[in-house]
Amino acid sequence: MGVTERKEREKTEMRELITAAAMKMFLEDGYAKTSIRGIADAIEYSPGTIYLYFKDKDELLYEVQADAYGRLFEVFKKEATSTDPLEKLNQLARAYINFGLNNPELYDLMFIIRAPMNVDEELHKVNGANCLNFLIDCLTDCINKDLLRMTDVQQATLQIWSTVHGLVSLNLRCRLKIMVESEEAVPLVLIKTMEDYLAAVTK
Amino acid sequence: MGVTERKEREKTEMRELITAAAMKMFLEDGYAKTSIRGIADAIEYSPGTIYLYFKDKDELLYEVQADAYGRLFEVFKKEATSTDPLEKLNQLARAYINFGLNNPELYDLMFIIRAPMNVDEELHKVNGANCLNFLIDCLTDCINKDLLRMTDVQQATLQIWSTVHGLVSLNLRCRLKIMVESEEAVPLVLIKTMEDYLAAVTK
DNA sequence: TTTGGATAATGAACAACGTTCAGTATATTT
DNA sequence: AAATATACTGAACGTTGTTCATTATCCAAA
Repeated sequence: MGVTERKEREKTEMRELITAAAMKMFLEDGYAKTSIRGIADAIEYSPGTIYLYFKDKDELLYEVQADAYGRLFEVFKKEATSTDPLEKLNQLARAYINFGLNNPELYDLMFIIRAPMNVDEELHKVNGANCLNFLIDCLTDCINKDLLRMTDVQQATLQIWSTVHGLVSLNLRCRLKIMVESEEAVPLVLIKTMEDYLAAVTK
Repeated sequence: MGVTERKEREKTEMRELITAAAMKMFLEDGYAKTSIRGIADAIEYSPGTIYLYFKDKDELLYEVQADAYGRLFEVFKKEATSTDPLEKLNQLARAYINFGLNNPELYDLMFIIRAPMNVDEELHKVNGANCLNFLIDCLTDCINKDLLRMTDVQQATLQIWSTVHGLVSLNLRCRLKIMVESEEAVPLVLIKTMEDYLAAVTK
């Protein structure tokens, strides 16, 4: 009686089909400009069908968010590999900033877009926490080895996250136009500012 | 022949009537949840009338934004009064954070909401630049007196702005739920983190 | 004071949106 | 083969921002 299992499999396959199409369109046009009707068209189903698999557009956002956190975590693991805690912290911060610059629409729906945060969500919590823990672990290491001017890990985490998120999000909302002369200078300026910050808080 | 002048006055009065109603509703419900029809109802005019004074909803946003920058500037002038540059910087950062916590919807439409930034806009540019220059002047003072671990004013400005904006905006999007235990602890934690940061970059 | 042309305001109409649901088609079980 | 359960549809609802022909109001000239 493998029929119920096949049904189950088809159900998750359909969810993944929808999620994949949504991710593609969110990346290209952003969350707001992507319509349910558009997603339905892309996968050649009726709009109503999507609501058989997702409660509403927000639930679709959460699904894509979880995926996005996974991607960021992969980038972290790939880019921040140094055994030197300070160097690793630098790599981590660079990776974060570059991720934001290279995937603006993705960064948007992960950290900027307005959507009630259901922290209870399993996948979301896990992947989001993975990214955060990567930073926390790195900072714990730095602080234990007395390399930074901070002693509290939570405070240090908040500081560095706020700094890099601030840089990326202000840029994404064009608020740095007044300060940074040319558009193509932005990546370098952001990285430089972050490194200046790290240098300042390094013992 | 004061008729053209009266017409002019009535025109700006109408604009202000609309702007005031928009500001009120943006503050209460946010930009997205405020409809043109709602604003029209509030001032007892037809929806179409609003379009005789504003090109679209975004132009209304710009008007309110300019107003909001003015408010922030007033807060700066009122709160950051110390003659000690470092203390003044601290006051400035506190004022910024508190402004964001006390006026979440306003902060949202000033710095987070998606809207094409027409930096050419007069009022907008002036008020926005006022706020930024307040910070730049303060930091210039600090750096000239060799009180900070940075030498470049632009970098320093970017650093501090990113940090406080990062703190406020991450909190506004509920991203600190994972890190900060209780909701009411947030203001203290944000201020503490900012002060830790300032302490770290102070010589 | 009446008339004619500018100006101001209206509100119905349009297209697009998220979402729902009665109805239809397909698949599974009896 | 019939009855039941499941999957899907697409028209419809209530919003939204925005437009525009129509109507009302005002002001200057006759």
